[in-house]
Amino acid sequence: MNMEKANFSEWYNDVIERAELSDKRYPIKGMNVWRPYGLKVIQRIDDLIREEMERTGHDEARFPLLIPKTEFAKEGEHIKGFDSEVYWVTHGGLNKLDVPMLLRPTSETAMYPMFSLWIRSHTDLPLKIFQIVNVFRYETKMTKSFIRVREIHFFEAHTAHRDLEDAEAQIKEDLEILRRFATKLCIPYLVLKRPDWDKFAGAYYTLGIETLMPDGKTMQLGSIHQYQTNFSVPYEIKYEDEHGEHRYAHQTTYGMSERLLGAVIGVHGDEKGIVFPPAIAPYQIVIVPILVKDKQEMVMAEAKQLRDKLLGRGYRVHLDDRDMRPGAKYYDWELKGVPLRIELGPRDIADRKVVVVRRDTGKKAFVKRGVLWLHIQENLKGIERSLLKKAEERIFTGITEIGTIEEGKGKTGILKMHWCGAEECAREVEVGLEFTILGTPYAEQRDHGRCIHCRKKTDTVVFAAKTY
RNA sequence: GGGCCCGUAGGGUAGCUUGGUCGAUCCUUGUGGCUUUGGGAGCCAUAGACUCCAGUUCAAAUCUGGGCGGGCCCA
Repeated sequence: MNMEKANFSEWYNDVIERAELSDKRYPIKGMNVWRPYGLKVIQRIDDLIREEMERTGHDEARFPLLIPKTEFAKEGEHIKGFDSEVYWVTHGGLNKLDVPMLLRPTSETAMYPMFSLWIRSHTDLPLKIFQIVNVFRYETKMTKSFIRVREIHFFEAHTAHRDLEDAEAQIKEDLEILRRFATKLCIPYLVLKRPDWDKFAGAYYTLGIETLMPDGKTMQLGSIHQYQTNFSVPYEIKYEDEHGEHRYAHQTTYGMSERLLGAVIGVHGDEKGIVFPPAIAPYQIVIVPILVKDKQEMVMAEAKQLRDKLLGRGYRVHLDDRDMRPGAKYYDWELKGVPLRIELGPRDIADRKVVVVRRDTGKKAFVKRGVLWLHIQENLKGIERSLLKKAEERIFTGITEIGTIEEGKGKTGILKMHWCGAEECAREVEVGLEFTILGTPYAEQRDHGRCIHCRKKTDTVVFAAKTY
């Protein structure tokens, strides 16, 4: 397989199909079938999100798929941002519905009428709810597995707070969740505050979470929004404070999707296929028995014993007992990204050892059974560390600082530049370089310079890239 | 949303220009069997396709139009 930048797209489509993650032959565009192996991975990712939500006091809920048009229409900016990409349900059986319903493109308008009923007192706040469901967006025709789909596997956390300060603290917590979570996925990222013209429909401000794909384009992995009272006013989410005053809640949201999986595949993959970080690999270890004539039963019995011991230690293990040559199995599991492979044959059994092979480096180790547990533990950790380190190096070397638009011409990856904050100057950059302005770093930083276009003095830097 | 390209077994393809030679090529895959297993084994037998609809024509995989699906570029 070819991992060259020019062929990344081909490699990506090919690897997803061959590793049996997803099948895009379902006859509706942008709605792909999750095959069992792919579903295992996304469920692992969901589990990691649930762990983080649990840790930070969010409760899981589930809201209906259908939203009445009347609720959807309450917030003006929101509906403007989405109405060109919603699927409508207009009939119930043969009867035309008086109030059409839509398939949720995101769940603000499903949740907030209920929030309005649930929140009455300041003691009901903060309210921290999340759900992991499918949402539907009639996206641009250029769909791509996990990256641009019309049925989206979506995580969305929605919070309500007594004031802006508490809502801002929530966003800090979201960033901490992101840091822990991305470390397990071994995905480096940038958090950028979107320019005003590019924020989420209805948001006060939007933070985009960006990573860099091997073809030099950035991909948005998720977003965090500060709504202030933009939704609580139309949806009447009010509470009574300690003094008997009625106040509107301040709200935030945090959303991510199966793009996380797309990023893992793209960022870590190599010419052999996928490389899964141990935290999300459906199987962390695969055992390939070497079945030589006359010793098959003995080897299988040993292999099963080893599998059970590993399962007992909490690893996700698969014993590959298919009737194939070992070499064919090696290729298959390398394609599917299993972090560690254990080979077990008659010679190993005689020597009380096994062969352990790392997916990321391909390095083979002959490991005595006595130290096997330690070896596995250390190597799974080692894979996680080295995947993250390699990916970080690539994203940082992918950032180029430029002083003039001219300087950016022909560059790939992420461009960093000073910017005065005027939309006009940003547009000049977008048109001149055919890049998209991603936004300014969320973390405050003072960095004196001059605007790339109008040359005005400024402390603000902005990032731009070609995007997914 | 605008533009360009594409659609032949599960996957990849030949054939399409110039309609008839197609009862459709090759590789891979599936199934049954024999044999083998420390990096994609081999042999025998067998299965499987012209995206859909309409049109042109004596005749359509091949030409025309549309639908559906796919890929890429631009917004």
